[in-house]
Amino acid sequence: MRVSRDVMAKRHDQILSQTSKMLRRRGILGTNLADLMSAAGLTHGGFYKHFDSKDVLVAEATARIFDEINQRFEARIEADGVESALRAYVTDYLSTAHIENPELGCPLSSFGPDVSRVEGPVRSVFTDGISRTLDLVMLGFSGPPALRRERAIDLLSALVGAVSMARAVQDEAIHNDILDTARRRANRTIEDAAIDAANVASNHHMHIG
Amino acid sequence: MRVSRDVMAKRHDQILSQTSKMLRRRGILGTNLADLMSAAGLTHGGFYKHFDSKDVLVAEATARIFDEINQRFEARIEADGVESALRAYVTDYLSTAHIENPELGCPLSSFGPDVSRVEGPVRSVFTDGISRTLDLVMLGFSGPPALRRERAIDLLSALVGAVSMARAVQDEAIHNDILDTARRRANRTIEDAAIDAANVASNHHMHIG
DNA sequence: ATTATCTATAGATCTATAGATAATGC
DNA sequence: ATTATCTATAGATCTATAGATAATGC
Repeated sequence: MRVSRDVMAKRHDQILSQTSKMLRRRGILGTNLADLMSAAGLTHGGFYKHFDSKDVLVAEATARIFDEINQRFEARIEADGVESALRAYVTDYLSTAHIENPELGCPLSSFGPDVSRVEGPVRSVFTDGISRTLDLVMLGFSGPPALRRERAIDLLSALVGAVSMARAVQDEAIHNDILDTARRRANRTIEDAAIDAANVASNHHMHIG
Repeated sequence: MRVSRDVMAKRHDQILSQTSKMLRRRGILGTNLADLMSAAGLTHGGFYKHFDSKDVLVAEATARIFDEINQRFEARIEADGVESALRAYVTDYLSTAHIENPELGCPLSSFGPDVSRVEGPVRSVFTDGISRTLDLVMLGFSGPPALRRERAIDLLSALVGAVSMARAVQDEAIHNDILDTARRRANRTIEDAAIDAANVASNHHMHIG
């Protein structure tokens, strides 16, 4: 029942893809190899020809999650510019679709606490992913790097916290309250930063002129 | 080997206490009955004389966690007033002690995502706990209720997100960057709200006088 | 007589491995 | 000849239960 290298590569990819979804839907401990291989259309016995252990799989899948999210961000920057990309990132982050489909969303709000309980490759891959996401969010702001970084951390913290809370609460009124408030806050943060940038530019122009 | 009702009540309490810590340290799936009963100084066989199931235990322990946190907040309000209590809450939340000892801290940042994956009593108890925490944080702000609620949600989201991220990252520089930024932001939020309140009070006074 | 705890274990589930099978790739 | 997958299973672990034991409480 051996398959060609091509088919095997596709299956390897499929296992990683299913893992990247299951991790965000069920968490690290809730992700089990039997369900995973079944979702990939295989039996669990074949797993170890693809990965050395569950831990290695989780680390690789986590790297893929951050790669995909960051690449999506970069593509939007290319297409519409940094400000527009940041707005789209925030709108998507606080959307109902993101709340209801964690398997396609940000790993910070879906299994960040799981990662804080492990050591090794998973943890360092996650650290690197957060670092690169912060670098991208920074690009959406203008001004000196320290200020841009501060704004990026504040914005991302607010997004992660709001989605974590909104997903945990059952009460629809509180749920909507959290998301609506987070949307207003995020928009205000972005608008204020844009106004600051415009004022700095205009003052700078006066000094020159 | 039967024990007195008094001793049994103390052991029941001890099981709940250990669970409240283990939930925050290891998450729901990471909390197992054998380790739990062992931590409570008992063998695992006796568990079901105390609780009907793991699920019931988790729900009761979660209720206890929120009760303790909210009672601590209320006690500080009694002792030092609402503004001071809110400042202390924020300082504690973003402290190194809280980052390193999740088992004594806020359940939102330690196992909020775990809760979003379950239904039933655990979820509703968690929802109620968040609701009551928001009510307490609101007290720390002045102004119309809608504004106070908005500020409470914004502040709590920022705290939850910052601690989730800080715990997940391994890199010390990023870790400190996140916490320092969150501390500045939280203090600014509280200061700005206080200034707003003072201005409103002073304007109000002028109109009267 | 009742019952809280203990030891032991059932039954399910999880990661990982062993051996057979059949297709690939040299 | 090599090897990716399959079936089967080892060994560990988890929730939950059964039966024995000994102390409580009526």
